[in-house]
Amino acid sequence: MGRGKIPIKRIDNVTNRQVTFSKRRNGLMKKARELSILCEAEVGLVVFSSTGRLHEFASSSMKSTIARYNKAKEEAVDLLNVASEVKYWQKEVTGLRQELLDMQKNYRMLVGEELSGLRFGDLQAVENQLERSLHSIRKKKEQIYLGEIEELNRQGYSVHMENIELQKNFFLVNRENMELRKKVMLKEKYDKSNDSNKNDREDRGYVILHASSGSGASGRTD
Amino acid sequence: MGRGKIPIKRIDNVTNRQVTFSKRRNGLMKKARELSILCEAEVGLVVFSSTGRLHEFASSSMKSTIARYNKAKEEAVDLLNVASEVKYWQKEVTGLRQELLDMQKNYRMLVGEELSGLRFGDLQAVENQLERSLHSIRKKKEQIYLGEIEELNRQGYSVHMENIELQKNFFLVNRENMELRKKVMLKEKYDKSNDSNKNDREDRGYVILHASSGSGASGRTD
DNA sequence: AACTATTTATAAGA
DNA sequence: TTCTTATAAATAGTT
Repeated sequence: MGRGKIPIKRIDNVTNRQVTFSKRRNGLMKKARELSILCEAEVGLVVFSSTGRLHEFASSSMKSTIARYNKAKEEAVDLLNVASEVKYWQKEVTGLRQELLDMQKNYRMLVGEELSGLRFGDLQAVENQLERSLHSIRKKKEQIYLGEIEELNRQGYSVHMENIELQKNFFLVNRENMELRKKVMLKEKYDKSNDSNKNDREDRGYVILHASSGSGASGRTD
Repeated sequence: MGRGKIPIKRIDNVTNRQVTFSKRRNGLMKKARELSILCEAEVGLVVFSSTGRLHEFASSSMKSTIARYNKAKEEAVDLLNVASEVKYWQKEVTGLRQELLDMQKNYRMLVGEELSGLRFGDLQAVENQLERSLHSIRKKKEQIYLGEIEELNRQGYSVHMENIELQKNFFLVNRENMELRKKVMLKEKYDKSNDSNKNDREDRGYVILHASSGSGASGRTD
């Protein structure tokens, strides 16, 4: 189509070739666009000149056209899939990192390194875990500890009971004391009225009770 | 270029459109090929018909042409780079999985679940580790226990002191009681000798002391 | 880059 | 579909 027919083979003359490239490239682009419009086709055209310059036409977008092409070709290497593959692995890494951190935390707790922020309840949980592994040792020690506390409680209670008993006895004796004193006083009075010169006066120094005192052992914490 | 000129817009007639698509598609391919040959260009052409059928032309290979296109576009998502990125994340995942497995193994060993494959030396190491763990955990528990014990001791001591005070008072009152009784007896004896028909005998029921009793809280462990 | 003679592509009809 | 063909469009060679 021109002044003369040319064979379809490489054009040797450089200038000629470049001019022809420019003309035909434009024609190709135009026809590609016309095809896409006339026939509702999705067209993607990529042309690299011999000098390496890129020219392209895409009826929609080159990216999606290439994606569609790859999908059609069932080549699993399409960019979107690859991107999602990367995302998949990244998610996997994130999950594993978290899992590892949790594990390390548990481990450190179990190894007794990270106990600072723990309350008694947390300690109990860790201890339970350890209990399962180191049954015998801890159980024995625990028994000793608990036994000691129990013993103390028991002792405290018995002393408390003893206190109460003592107070009761004290009260009884004291009351008897009072009665005796009264009796003595009456006798002395009688003696004085009967025989007023004979009188033995002794200082007694008996103790005054602080009656409601012994309650120290009642307010237990357990 | 034909019997008549047609406007560049969608061809409504379906048959007409399909025929035109076929003709123009061939023409486009032919021209694409001619361009690539005549001008030594790298050409890639992708066409999807409105029915979804794929047609393509590539002067070399579509894959390499797309790769060159992506590289030229400086989209860092070129296949090789993406592939290496995927490889990177996969390596990361593998490493983390291994780390996690090791951790879990250690953990299970520590928790006493996976002791089957261990030799005596390994068991010894685990045992030592557990002992160290237990030590730090128990230390903390011990502090709590000791606090409790101390508190109990404090309370027990105060009750004990009170007990001693009560015993002292009891002793004093009791002594006074004895003296008073003695005095009463003397008086009664005197009265009896002086006036033998008048005699009041009363049963007193006073308490006999168990003198060295209240020592329960003295045998402390601290 | 414009021109134009000629080739090529293709729209419409069969 | 394919062939035909009149005609539009593309373009090789020239200016």
